[in-house]
Amino acid sequence: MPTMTAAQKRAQAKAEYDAFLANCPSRQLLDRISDKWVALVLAALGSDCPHPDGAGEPRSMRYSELSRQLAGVSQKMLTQTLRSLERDGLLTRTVTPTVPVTVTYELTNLGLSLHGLMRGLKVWAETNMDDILTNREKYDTTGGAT
Amino acid sequence: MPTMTAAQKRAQAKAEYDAFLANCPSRQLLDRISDKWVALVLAALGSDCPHPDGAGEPRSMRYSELSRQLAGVSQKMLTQTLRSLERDGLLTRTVTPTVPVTVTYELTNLGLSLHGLMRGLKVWAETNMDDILTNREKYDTTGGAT
DNA sequence: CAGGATCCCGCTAGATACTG
DNA sequence: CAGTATCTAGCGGGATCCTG
Repeated sequence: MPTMTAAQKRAQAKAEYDAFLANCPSRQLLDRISDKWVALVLAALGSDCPHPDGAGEPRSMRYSELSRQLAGVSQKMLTQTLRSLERDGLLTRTVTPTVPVTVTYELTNLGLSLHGLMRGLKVWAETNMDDILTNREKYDTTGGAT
Repeated sequence: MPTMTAAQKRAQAKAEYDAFLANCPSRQLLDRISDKWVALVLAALGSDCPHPDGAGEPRSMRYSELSRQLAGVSQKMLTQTLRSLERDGLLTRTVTPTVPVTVTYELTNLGLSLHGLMRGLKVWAETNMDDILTNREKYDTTGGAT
């Protein structure tokens, strides 16, 4: 049926392009860090002083600590995020079989380096984001009417 | 009714946290660049040699050129992406009233600097992404079964 | 050629309830 | 305490049709 050949061609071209995108390392990285909670978990585990009592190893946090610090997160998303990060070797999950089971999370070197990268993003953002917001306002004011 | 006070408290806490997130510049930046097509438009406009014939100013591209180079994009998403980038002052939109109207897009300095940042991401990704993929496979193999 | 308007679908985040 | 399982609503995104 030559009727839909054109559509098929386009579908294939798109599929190939998608495959290209899927193979692009920067896209994979973006897909990873762009996740709302990934960024926050990284920040929580990589940042200093999540809790005031532990001065020695503050970057090791328990599940409930994380869920408290990240406030609005559902335990579904938190678990999901932690699992994917563990899967990628960005953090380690340690289960201690105490009476109520204890689970702690900690960044690996890879995770730490990613956290470092995120801070680079933060620097750029803090430097240029106000320019962007200004541009945005200007754009809305100028061309927004009617 | 004190019955739902707890729920209200949590809702408010979440709202505050969301507000905090919305104000965080790095989150805004992430929300911006994490967009699939934003990254690609930036790459297309910032990269060299999108088309082989124009050696002089390759970073100025027409709508149809972009839509061709980005393959799988729908014109809705392309337009939407371009508009938002223009709004943020990351690129300029130039309309030339020829017989069939001609529109060209070009990165601003801000857009170029963002593109530079993206290349930094790319470097990290290319350096570490294979480690991540290896970890991922290992994880799936080890803990995936039963 | 460049883009606006519209319909529609899939995915995913979130809430809820249950378990070891 | 630290999850898992299920259901649902919301919305991002694609396909299609139409205009200047």
